Amino acid sequence: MASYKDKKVISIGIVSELTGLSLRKIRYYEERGLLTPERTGKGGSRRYSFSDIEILMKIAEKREEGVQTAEIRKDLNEEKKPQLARKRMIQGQLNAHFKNFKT
Amino acid sequence: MASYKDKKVISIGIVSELTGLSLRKIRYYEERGLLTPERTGKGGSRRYSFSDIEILMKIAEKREEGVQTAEIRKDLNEEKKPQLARKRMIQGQLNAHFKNFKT
DNA sequence: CGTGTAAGGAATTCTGACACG
DNA sequence: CGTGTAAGGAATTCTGACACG
Repeated sequence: MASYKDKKVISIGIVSELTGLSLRKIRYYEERGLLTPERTGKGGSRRYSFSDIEILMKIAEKREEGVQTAEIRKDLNEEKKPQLARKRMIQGQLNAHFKNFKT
Repeated sequence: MASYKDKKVISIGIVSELTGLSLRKIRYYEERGLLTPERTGKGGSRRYSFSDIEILMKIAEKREEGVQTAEIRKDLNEEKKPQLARKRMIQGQLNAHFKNFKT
């Protein structure tokens, strides 16, 4: 787990391009606790993962519907649990089927 | 195909941290045609993918063995064909097993 | 509450070149 | 051939604040 999708390596400018959100919005959603990018050593600039980008796109949808950030934060947290359970199940099936399968 | 692994979104500074290679080396290997990052609109700064990072790590190994860049370029090209064939095979098997499997 | 913007500073990246070898 | 470095400039990102609402 924690493969490319979760590596924090993307700068805020690229995230803005990919999501269509302004820098201001992206930083604000972080301030409200909806996502947690990492920071680089020197300049302390933010680094995001592809997962963060997916989260931002969900946030954008919700915001368009008028949902407030506090509400969105709750939704986001509730999504985590079932997702984890499902992932474990799928991984189990894959392991069973491909026990000796090397790439 | 062309998922997160191949998206060109990582700046050269991060690539340097991840691979341990100097900026100079990373740019030089590009100049020699070993990899092809994309460029951003305004500043024209380089953007790399995780695949590019893997390529750079292979290059680093080869260079330590004293292999020249021209030689490495050839090796890299020969790797592409069998890789593609193998990927298609694996994908075929997965499709057969998980035909109706939705996540 | 959510978002825009101007402000000043710091860190990043770019290119072409000179150096050594 | 492969890599380091100093040089000057351009683009990026950061924070705190004021604005509107």
